[in-house]
Amino acid sequence: MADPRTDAAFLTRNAAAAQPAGALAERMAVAEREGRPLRVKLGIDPTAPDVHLGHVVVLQKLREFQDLGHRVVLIIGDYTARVGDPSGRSATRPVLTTEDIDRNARTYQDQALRVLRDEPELLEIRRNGEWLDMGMDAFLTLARIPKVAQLLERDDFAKRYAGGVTISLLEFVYPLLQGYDSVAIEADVEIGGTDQTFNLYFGRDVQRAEGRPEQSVITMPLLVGTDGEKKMSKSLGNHIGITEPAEEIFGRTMRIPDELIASWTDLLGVDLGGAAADDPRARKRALARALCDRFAGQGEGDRAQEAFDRLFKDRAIPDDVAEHVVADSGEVHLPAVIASAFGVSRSEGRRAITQGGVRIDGEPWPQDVLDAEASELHGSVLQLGKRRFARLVAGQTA
RNA sequence: GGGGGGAUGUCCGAGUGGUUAAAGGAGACGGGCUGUAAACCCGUUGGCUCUGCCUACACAGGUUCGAAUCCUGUUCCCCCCA
Repeated sequence: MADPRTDAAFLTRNAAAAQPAGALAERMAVAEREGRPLRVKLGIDPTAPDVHLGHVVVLQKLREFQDLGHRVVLIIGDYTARVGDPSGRSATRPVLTTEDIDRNARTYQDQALRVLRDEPELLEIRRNGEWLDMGMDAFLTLARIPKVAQLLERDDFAKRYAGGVTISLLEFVYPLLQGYDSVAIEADVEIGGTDQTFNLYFGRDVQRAEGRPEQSVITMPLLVGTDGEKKMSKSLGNHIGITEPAEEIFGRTMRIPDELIASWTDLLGVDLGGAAADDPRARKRALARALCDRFAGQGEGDRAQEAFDRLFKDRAIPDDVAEHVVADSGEVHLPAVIASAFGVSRSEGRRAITQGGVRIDGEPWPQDVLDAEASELHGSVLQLGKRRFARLVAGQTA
């Protein structure tokens, strides 16, 4: 094994923070002395099963640890999910059933394994219900550890408290439970996004209180989403899922602001080298190709790029358009067709027509015509805006 | 336990009896320009069988010719005191 300091420097090169200073190299040295790999922890929430590029940042970091022979311990927060997190103003999150959790956990594992290596000595998957399903005595002992003042200093709590936004006691308990996970699995290192900073450090407090060695904490910058502003998250709709089709990954990547290219390549572990350093468009295309190859399959990048160019350079209609059934005869109401084909309201469809945003076979549809003869539409491609297409076929509509 | 304040469209946020589907902003969407980038310009943004109709300002009921606006009850949230 290489010099711990060299490895540590490599692993923390693109991290937001790796603290305390020298802790990672120290944990590595200890592990090596004990003749074992590092135990690198990542806790995941089994509420949102689909993995997107934002998750990949952290998974990629774990993968780098695996590549150096270390062991990743993935903790599925089945217990905490069952409790139900009431954070935020919206109604209490529905409590997940065991079946939901199992299904989500399985989906997550399947997807995470597109980044992680699935080898028994490099990957261990645990559920925190194994140890969190404890007695009241044990819990109360744990509950001595966090101090209210300390919790309130935490940035998001402080802001919410000052802003008059509810904080439930359960949210205060969360860091404690997460910290106890570190004790239970004997974590040497814990990885998370910068939004997890407090919880990760708090894990050290719990470990110390339990008389265990304290973990090294590595926080990764949050990947900015396709909107170019906020962190990537499914609820903000600015995410790219790693199971999406290549066309989608390519297209959505092309929509990111140029300023994001550097951080995306850095955090997602995409090596573009110095190619076209001064041509943002070419670099973005290279990034998009790389992401397609990686998540949709080797060769998908080139294929998606060709499809993309046909669509936007040549303004051609894509060749793999989904079919949509319309009545086989009589008059059809176009807004209704648009609504059912693209999942928008009829009013939206009507507005799109009025504004000249609807095309049939590439030809603009007249803005003042709302109905059409069904037979004239059969076999045609209906287009809404620039990038939504449906091939209309005759058939029985429900 | 007591007192006070609040709940408006996707979000923020005006509006305290009548031209209010509800100002303004953000976001989103459509069009133009373009590199499905940025910037900029124009338009739209509850639903529908659309010169009109229906549903909407936490929930339920009431007052009134007429309510998001007034009254009563309920739920949830915030603040202060204990």
